[in-house]
Amino acid sequence: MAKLPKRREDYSAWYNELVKTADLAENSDVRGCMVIKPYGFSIWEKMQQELDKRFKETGHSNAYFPLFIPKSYLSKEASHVEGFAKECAVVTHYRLKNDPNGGGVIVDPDAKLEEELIVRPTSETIIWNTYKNWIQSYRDLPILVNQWANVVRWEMRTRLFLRTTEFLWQEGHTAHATQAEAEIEAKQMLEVYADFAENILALPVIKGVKTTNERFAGAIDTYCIEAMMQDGKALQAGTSHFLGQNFAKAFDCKFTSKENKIEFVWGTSWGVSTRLMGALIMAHSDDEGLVLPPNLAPIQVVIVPIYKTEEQLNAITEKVNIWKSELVKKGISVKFDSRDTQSTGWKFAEYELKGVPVRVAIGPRDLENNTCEVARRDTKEKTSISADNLVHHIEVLLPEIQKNIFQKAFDFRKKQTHNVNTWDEFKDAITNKIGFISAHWDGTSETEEKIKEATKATIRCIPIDNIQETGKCVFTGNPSKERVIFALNY
RNA sequence: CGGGAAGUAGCGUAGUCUGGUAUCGCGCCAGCAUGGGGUGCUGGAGGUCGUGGGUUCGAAUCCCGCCUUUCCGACCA
Repeated sequence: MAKLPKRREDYSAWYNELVKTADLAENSDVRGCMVIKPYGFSIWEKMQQELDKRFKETGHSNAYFPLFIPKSYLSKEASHVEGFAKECAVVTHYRLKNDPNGGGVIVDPDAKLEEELIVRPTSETIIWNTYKNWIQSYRDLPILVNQWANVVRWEMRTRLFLRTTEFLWQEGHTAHATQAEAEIEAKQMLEVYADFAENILALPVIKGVKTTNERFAGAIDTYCIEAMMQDGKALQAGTSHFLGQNFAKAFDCKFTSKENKIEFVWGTSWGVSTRLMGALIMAHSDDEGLVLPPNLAPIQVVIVPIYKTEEQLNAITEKVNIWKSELVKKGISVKFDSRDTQSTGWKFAEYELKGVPVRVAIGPRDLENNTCEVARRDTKEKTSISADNLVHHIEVLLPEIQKNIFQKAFDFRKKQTHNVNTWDEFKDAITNKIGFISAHWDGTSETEEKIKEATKATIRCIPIDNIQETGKCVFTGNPSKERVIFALNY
């Protein structure tokens, strides 16, 4: 198997190769679309499970809305259409026929759709058009719905997981009777995402609000969680939007309040996508391959036997079976890889590449001494422990690995977050350092644009729990009351 | 969508300038040895040279179109 490129030498190539060699995904024959392979998908499924559990706990139900959206719906909300029109796939016909000239199948010109359909880039429009029919009274509210779906955004430049033409995600869409309730919902889901990111993905995130420039097309406020990758670039890992009454107005979605007044419904939407796979990879993995946090690893522990004879394997298997059943009882996923088609060293390298958090090796010498060798993926430490103690050891070790992976990412982010106060310092940081820049900003889109033009850095977010401190905008010198996070981003 | 680079066996590549159907490594298959970090030796299988046209007696090689990947821009979760 080919060695991975080194992160330091070519971060981009390292990422691309890792995604493929670790069996996560590959390019398909359709431009910009990927095949998510079984191992990659099993990680995505773990993400889904954890998120879905949290959505249910916060009162949401899953539903499903169509893939196709009538073209006219998109244009009902002005800024929404502006944001998405340029990247929509459009269905114009519903039938093929044999080419009379013998060139295979062609689009049947007689099967033109009266109204063209777009493939959803997101579902606000069709959902609000549906909600309109569901809501008459304040008694019908709130509606708390989520859907797991695929969406299509016709991107010019794609990368596996980070930006693909078709991607998988969840989109929550809620409807509320009051502004306050909708705002609380949007913030609540941001908290859910942050909790998931930090505790499951082991990914430290900054919770923040987007500037006007970066806001979702159609939202009043866009909240986000931003994470730092190992190359110092920012990656938006999740967003939650307070939509105000924008979509309700666009789709005439009204209700009668307790006070017998007719009012527009307040809305939110929130989503995370398969992009999280990219975040996971780029935040933790190393030159040997994937590093998966235990809470997300499809296989948490792999046991590799070392043996020559059948008797040895039998003796090992007997021991391993006891371990396995005890570990499974504790909810730990274990794989015993006793294949004799691959060598021991090959297996070691393979499970490192795939990011399995803990590897246990047991051979004849261990059988004699009643020991086994435990290796952790995050630190590559190997220790020999008593075989009787293995189950307990792993039980303690997994959370420790989880914590360590988070801490490592946290320390890195801290080290690579630079407080700057002058434009010279800003330019120096953006060219000579990597990471986040925390700086004062005068609050105008104009300044943000100019900084972007000069440095390519954009405001990733205004942190929610920001310390209020007076200062001067790093670009214009105008007064500012808090620092914002600038960075290059994915 | 604009500019650069690339596409040869499952993967990575040589050959392209100077036209004569293809090199090497990994992987795959068989056998023997090996087995506590990608094991060694021997033998073997596997190729519409991305694709469609053109030039030529003859094209991986020269010319044109298209597709895909990649990097840089514009756009974006």
